Amino acid sequence: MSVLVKQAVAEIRRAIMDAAGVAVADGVFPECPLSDFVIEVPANKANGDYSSNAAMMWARDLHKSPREIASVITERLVLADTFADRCEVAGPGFLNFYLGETYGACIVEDILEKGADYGKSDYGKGAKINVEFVSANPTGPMHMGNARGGALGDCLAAVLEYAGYEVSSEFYINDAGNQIDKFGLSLDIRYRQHFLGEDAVELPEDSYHGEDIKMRAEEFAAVYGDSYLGKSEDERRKALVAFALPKNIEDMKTNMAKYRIVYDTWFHESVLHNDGELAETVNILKEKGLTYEKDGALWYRNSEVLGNKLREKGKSEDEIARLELKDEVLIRSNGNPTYFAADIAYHRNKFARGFDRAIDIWGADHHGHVARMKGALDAIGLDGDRLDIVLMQLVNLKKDGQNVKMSKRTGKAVTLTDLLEDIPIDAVRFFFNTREPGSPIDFDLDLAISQNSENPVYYCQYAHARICSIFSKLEEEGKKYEKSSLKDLLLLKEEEEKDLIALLSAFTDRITAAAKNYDPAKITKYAVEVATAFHKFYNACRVNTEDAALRNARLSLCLCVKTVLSNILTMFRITVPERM
RNA sequence: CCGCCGGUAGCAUAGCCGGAUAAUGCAUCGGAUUCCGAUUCCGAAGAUCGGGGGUUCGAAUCCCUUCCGGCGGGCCA
Repeated sequence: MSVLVKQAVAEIRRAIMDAAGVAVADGVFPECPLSDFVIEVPANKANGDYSSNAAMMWARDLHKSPREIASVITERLVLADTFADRCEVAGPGFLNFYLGETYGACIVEDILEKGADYGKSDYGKGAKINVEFVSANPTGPMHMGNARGGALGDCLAAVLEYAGYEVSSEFYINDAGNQIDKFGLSLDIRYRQHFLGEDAVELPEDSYHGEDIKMRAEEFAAVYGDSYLGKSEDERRKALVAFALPKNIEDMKTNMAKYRIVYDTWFHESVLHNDGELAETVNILKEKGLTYEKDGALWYRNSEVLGNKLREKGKSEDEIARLELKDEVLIRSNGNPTYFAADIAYHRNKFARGFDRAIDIWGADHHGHVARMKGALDAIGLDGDRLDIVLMQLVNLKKDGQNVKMSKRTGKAVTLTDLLEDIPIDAVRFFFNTREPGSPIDFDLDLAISQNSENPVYYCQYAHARICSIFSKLEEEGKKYEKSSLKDLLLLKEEEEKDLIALLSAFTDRITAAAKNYDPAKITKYAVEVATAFHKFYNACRVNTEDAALRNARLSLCLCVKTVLSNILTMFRITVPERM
């Protein structure tokens, strides 16, 4: 909360508690512990600026009806020296507080004073938090799901930073393991097909079929010719991977940069394999007796770990049995570690780097991996609850109102590269953050490409541009803006002005709510609300008046709106236009 | 079969750690605008919150049950 809002709420809370104390002293209330209550902005502004459910929460504690408690409180309420003017009992027993006129003026002053810092808070207390997102396989092009993950992850990181966390963003590059072998195999087949003809070498079902693989193989052929045809399969595949993988990774970095995502860390999975961390991690599990060998593979006792965890939570044996928990392979019988083993080592590495928390953004299709990942962290002696997984629903691509099916096998998909070329990045970044992560998104290509768009990002940008024009127009007329005194700001008392100020005062709160829920969509919604409230205000209240005091007061309010919109757009790395 | 996520107006969504008249955008219909820039604003209509039970002073929200949709249950990632 902004300092002022925090103060206003704290004052009200103290006044309520003091009144309850007096009631006890008067012998009206019995002496007993009282339940916690909330003070919040009511949905309907007719119910005051702030509302408390204290009387209802206390009904059971005091064995009295909520309305009776509420009236006892209001009779003893002392509101002098608070921002609140009066308090009314309403409905089933709400205590509704109405703030005095100076409050709004103070908010405006506060916003103008904080400027680009308005909205920031120390909610996160500087805790170090790692946000990992996209982490696409470097074996092929990125797709729409990665686009959503990118917009979500980058904006979530920004929100957390605004809320006072020390944030580090990260991309995990799966440049080792099974899929790299498959990558080498696929490249190899395309390479040989290039010289021997498509019919000469069969492309297995279980390989990457995409055009991108063909393209890389041909690039390789252009450089090395057929010189690798005679070499061993192993040597040829290694050379192909060594050639193609860095190019793919470079492409991902280019695309992310184009998408305005700049990672703090690009973490290579291969590091874990090469420096022994993976083996170390597996050894920890071994030493704890949580592994066994079967069929030549090394298994992790996942069912035991998760089963025990559930028992602690009081689940019955029946319930646990029904889950059919399974153990997991760490080291395959061919000696290669699984993705899961690498992932445990990776998260161990993250926490060893000093992060208090780690957030992973995963596609919802990975949800089955969540419990065992957290359990494994517990098992190696870290607290799995320090890892939060944000599951993101996938993107349904639409064209002409029809679903466009994406297939990894045939390699036919709309890639992130296509998307970034066709659609304004402002729109994409905003759009993918208009729904909460758990809600699926239909992405209509035609609509998005047609740019005239109903995309609300334009609505917010327009409001900002409009404010800029107001200032320049008035300046042309010789009515240059001058900072208002607190007294002049009291002139802002129209309904639309008060609504707008109240909304602007909620900014910091909205940021912390978005941070708490890991949901940047709360902020895009808020931005639209602010733009709407501004347009209403501008429609109802004339800014260009001859009354300089009123004019400057209204311009001050415009400046506040501009500040908030600009802060949001900047935070989300969306263009902040002065004209459109 | 088991599990995870979702089901709210014609469409798309918010509200979900219990609270006041269920909110917003699009679409539909009607209206407004002597300040910047009509990419604006106002109003109307539109919802048995998937169905059924339960807990409670109070349920879209919590519990149980059931139906529908998406996803997962690999020595894939």
